[in-house]
Amino acid sequence: MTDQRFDPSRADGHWQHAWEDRQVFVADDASERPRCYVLEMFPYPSGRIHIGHVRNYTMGDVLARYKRLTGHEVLHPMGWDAFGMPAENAAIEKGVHPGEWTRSNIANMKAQLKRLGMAFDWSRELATCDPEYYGHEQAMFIDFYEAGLVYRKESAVNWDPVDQTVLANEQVIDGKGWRSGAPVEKRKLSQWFLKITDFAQELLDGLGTLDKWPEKVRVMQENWIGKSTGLQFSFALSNGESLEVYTTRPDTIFGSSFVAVAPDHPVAQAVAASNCDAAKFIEQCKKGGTTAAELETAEKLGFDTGIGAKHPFTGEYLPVYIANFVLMEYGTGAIMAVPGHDQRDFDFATKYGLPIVRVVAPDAAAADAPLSEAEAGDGVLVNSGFLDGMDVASAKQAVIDRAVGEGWGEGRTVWRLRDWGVSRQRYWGAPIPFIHCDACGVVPVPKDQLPVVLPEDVDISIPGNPLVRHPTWKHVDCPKCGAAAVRETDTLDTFVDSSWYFLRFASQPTDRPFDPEVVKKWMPVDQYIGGIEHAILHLLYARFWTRALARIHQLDVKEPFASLFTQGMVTHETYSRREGDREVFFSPDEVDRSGGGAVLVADGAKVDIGPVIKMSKSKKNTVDPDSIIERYGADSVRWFMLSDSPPERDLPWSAAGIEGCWRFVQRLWRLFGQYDASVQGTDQALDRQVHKTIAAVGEDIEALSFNKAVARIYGLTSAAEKAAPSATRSEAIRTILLLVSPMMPHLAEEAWAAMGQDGLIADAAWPKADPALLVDEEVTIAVQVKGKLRDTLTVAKGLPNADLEALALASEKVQRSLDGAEVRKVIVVPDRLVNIVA
RNA sequence: GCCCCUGUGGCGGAAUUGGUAGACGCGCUCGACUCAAAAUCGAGUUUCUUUGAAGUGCCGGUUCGAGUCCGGCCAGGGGUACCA
Repeated sequence: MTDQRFDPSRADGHWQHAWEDRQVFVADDASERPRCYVLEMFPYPSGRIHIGHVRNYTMGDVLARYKRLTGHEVLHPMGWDAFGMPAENAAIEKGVHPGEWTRSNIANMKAQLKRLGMAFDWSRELATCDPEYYGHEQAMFIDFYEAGLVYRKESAVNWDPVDQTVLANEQVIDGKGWRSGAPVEKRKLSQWFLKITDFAQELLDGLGTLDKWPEKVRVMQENWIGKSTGLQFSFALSNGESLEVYTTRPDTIFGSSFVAVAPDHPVAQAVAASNCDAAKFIEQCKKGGTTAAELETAEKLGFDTGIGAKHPFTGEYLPVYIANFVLMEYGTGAIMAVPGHDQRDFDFATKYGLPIVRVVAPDAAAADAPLSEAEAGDGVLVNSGFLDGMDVASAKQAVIDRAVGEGWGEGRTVWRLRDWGVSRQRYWGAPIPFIHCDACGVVPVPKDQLPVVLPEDVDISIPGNPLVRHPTWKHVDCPKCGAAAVRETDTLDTFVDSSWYFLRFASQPTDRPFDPEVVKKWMPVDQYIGGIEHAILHLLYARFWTRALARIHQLDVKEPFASLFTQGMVTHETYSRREGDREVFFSPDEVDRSGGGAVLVADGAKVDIGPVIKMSKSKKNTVDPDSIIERYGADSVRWFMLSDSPPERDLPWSAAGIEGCWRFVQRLWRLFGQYDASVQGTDQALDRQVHKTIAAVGEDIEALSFNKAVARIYGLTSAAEKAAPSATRSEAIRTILLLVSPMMPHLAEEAWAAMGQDGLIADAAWPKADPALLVDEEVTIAVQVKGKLRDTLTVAKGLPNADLEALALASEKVQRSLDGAEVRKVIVVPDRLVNIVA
């Protein structure tokens, strides 16, 4: 075998072609081997893959290759989440058609992924912008409509009054439109919704079955679904009407000092009809965007309607306000406000001089302790009539019981989860397959006319949805009555596209979205890997879509992802500066960071260094891996992605370190060159380490703890390098090759061939650890005095406690440290430590 | 604002899940080889007032023993329903 350097520029391409020619990674639906579906979240084709993608796909690739070696039939597909806003932005900025831009990005990124040696089954590649794909999606949407899971209602959007267009939340910066700079307003539009709330209980219960999901993701989803039980009751109003409110804290009812309704609540609307000031106030509430963060942090504003609401216990009349912080979408759109025990109510009461009453206190003696902020914690009820002395839970129940008994209210379950609004007033998405007819109303497009194809001849340069102003596309005849009608011009949220792609990967018939029989063979996904930023929305929507299909009997799977791994994000500093009203971002390769500060290479002017945050296209803080692959080869890059950082943790990008990986690749190459199957002799210590490493690396890969596997491989490599030639050493070298093969597949194939082994290493078998060699005969015992380490002892494994104690007390260092003090207690942990308490 | 997470040497991190803190790697320093460089190999590398002591963001608690458990803070990040 050669002792020259490993040359990735030659080897990488050679083996990539070998895998492709032999169709090594094409999954066989009919295979009898145990199946394994490994899936990484498919990328948005932004143009170039970035380091975050490389990290994500390397992890999945190592697992997929490992599973093949352990005898599984592996499905490891890749495709493109190809609809979305950046394509429209590129069209505006560069004058390229979104479709053209997207398709050329896909071609680039596919080539980049191939250069990394990813073991994808490219025969199943799909792009969500293909009419073939979104046509099936439109069919499912119509099925959901017919099953009563789709409806239309009014809902608020961010409206840019200058550009006369709907803005995404990301396009609203400091309350202003990103292009026009005009203050954004809320505007109501009639939009399409999916009834995800029908599945709230199911989605919540399902979390209990997902024991291979990270706890934190389940907690986040549980909080997002937000099941609460409380009291819904009605206030009698001074104008003779009544007002339904919902509260999760009925126990604090005696602390209620005002009532508040949402600006779009019927009571508010009624007041505004006869009161200009109220109408003006409601108008004012329309200022600003629609995000929860914006609504929650906005200054609390209210308008006193002059109406009174009669307190059900005290009979007192509480003032009814219209308040900007009350949401029409949650509960009844009206609240009983308790300033003492809800911070929002506290802020509001402080501003408008309303009473702040304590009704929960740490103990009865603190009943009149002043409140400097709302106290939401547990305690005992005070200043609350018949509730005094009760704890919070009993008081809640007592109030609900009274309300039910007296007939003015009842216990109710309320969910924070809202129905999924899927309408987007945008071009680059799947058209919603419906037709508006004056006579027949909303009519689904007949299935034999699907897909409703997006027209290519559109003008993107003007703000707004080009489908609306397209001269011909939207004009059709009503499928029901034949009269002139118009197509729906809203397109589907791109989260719809990503809610079922994993089913299409498993099965791709032409006449329907998937074949449920084939899907059943592969699903659920055995290991799903993606960014933690998708913990709630994407994962919840995909769970919903799967369950919705199951409910209409099109699928026999409820939870799509059996095991989830959320990798940390690859992060990087941002570079920006203000140009006029706008903040302009620059990419790391446009910036010179060498002088301590940051300077733009193009004009030598300073730019601001922003926080270290997730890499994103909009902040331009991405790093292109291509130059690194070119210089060091795919294996060094892959190894680097797996080393050091635990995969669930964020990885702050730095270029330092890749050199070390390159050196290790060469070090392995030299070691593999020393393989000699003819040498005789055994090396017991090395044999033990070989088998321990086999066991540990297998466990580490299964747990996706690649950084630990890497550290163990370093350890075995060092040991093998130092060992004298023996049959054991040759076996160790061959084992190391197999262990690194999922991580460095090109080097592995090259060395495998050079060693004269049969076939591809991609088709080889993972080594088996001998359990007898995994246990040590000697252990090192820590000897502590009063919890401080004083000595260590090397003893036979399994030595009785009394012997350990005697040995520890005999230690000279222990005696010196005890200094004649009386031994009061000795704690012995077998095979681990002795702690002497004096 | 709210929900979730993270915090350990110069850097990425490890720590058998309550039992020897700093494995392994990067970087750096010194040495070997070389006319020289690259590559490679060897040694060292938490801090300090170094026979010892301190030390895992900060303050406190539980324990024979805390990076790990509990309470309270601080800082950074993710999500917050139209970025994907």
